[in-house]
Amino acid sequence: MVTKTFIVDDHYMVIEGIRSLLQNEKSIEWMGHAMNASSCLAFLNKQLPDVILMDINLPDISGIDLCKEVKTKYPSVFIIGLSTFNQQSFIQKMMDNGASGYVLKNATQDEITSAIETVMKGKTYLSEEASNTLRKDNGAAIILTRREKEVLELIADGMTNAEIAQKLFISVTTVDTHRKNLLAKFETKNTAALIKIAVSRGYL
Amino acid sequence: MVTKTFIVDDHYMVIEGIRSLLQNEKSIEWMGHAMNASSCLAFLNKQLPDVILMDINLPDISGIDLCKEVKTKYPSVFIIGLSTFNQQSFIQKMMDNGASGYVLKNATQDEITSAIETVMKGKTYLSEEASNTLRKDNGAAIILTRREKEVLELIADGMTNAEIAQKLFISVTTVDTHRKNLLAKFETKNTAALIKIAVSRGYL
DNA sequence: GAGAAAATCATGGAAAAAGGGGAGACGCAA
DNA sequence: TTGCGTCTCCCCTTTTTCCATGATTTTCTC
Repeated sequence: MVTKTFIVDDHYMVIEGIRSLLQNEKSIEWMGHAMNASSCLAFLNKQLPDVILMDINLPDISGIDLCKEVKTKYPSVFIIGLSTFNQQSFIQKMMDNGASGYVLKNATQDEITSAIETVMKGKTYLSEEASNTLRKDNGAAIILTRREKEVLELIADGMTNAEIAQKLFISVTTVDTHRKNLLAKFETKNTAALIKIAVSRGYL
Repeated sequence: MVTKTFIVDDHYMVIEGIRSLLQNEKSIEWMGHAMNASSCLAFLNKQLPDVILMDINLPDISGIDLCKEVKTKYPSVFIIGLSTFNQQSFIQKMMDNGASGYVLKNATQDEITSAIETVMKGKTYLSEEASNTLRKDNGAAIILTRREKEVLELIADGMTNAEIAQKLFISVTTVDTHRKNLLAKFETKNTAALIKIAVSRGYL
């Protein structure tokens, strides 16, 4: 059986690289590529692949959102996330949105073909590095409240508690409380570390 | 005349993509690839290409540093920077360290071949997007000293001035001075904004 | 409608960072 | 040799953050 494969990535070289890698695989049929989310959706309107390799960083919508949309419209398609970044929050989000696998862009030919084979069986494929990352902070996903997110963003913009209080029409002490909760949730002991971790995990 | 070309990139797909793209070019001879800086240097010990396509993000040393090293040891080699990120600071540093060109990873086949041809003539090639970024004077390249980089990283790790001073065997007031200079260079007024901008521009 | 979670506000004190100065020592390059 | 940049150090003041502790109201959820 032949697996029809499609790729969405805004990097020409990556597309070409994968095409070249999969060229010799008789079990894989190359359906083509899209370089952004909208042309991907346009393509899916006409033809339906079995597997989509999907980059996380796209010019129009993020791959994470695209993944959700595609999975909603075409639940039968298997999606494999594709990214340079081995970051817990991205992988997690991608999987939450219905992806069946996650492969890094430094993957070998074997990794890609086995990823495609695995997800075609309905199983989940995570590249070793990706699953290590997921294991590391095993599900310790930090959940922020609406207010905490707002405050976090304003902190990152360089505003002081007093300025944030004014902006949100709340007391300075309240902002201080939110700030303390943020430090506690991220298990950091000061603003510098808080912002760094928040950025690296995709909260900013 | 045939241009001997070598590539350093830790992403297998990118290597494969470029190899595939350049395969049909008769004027270009593919010498091979390295996936990190040290094996690149090991290769150069034995053979010398005309052009090296060099990724900025490498596992061991940054491409920026590798560029400097290669150019010092082998001034005759032309180096073309290669990156996903269209970020002014990176491009600037790469060019400062002796690169002859800069191409983004979403480049087309034509772009790559013409980049190689251009630098072989001793000229500079910047992909359109890259040169646009350079033209924009809004992101005046922030150049950090060795010490400032160290201090910045330790700040981002959540250390206080006192802790940093102890770690670097310098006075707290000195750390404070570096910190003030960092705030001034990044034009930020507190740690939060400093870290956010530093991360987003790739200094962390 | 009860209970949980979130958002709000407060006091008071310790620690750290920010802002403003000034200044000497060193190396490197024009 | 004379700058220039870097690294080093110090003073003082104000601002801001961090920490501990406690409490009330609003909002969501079962």
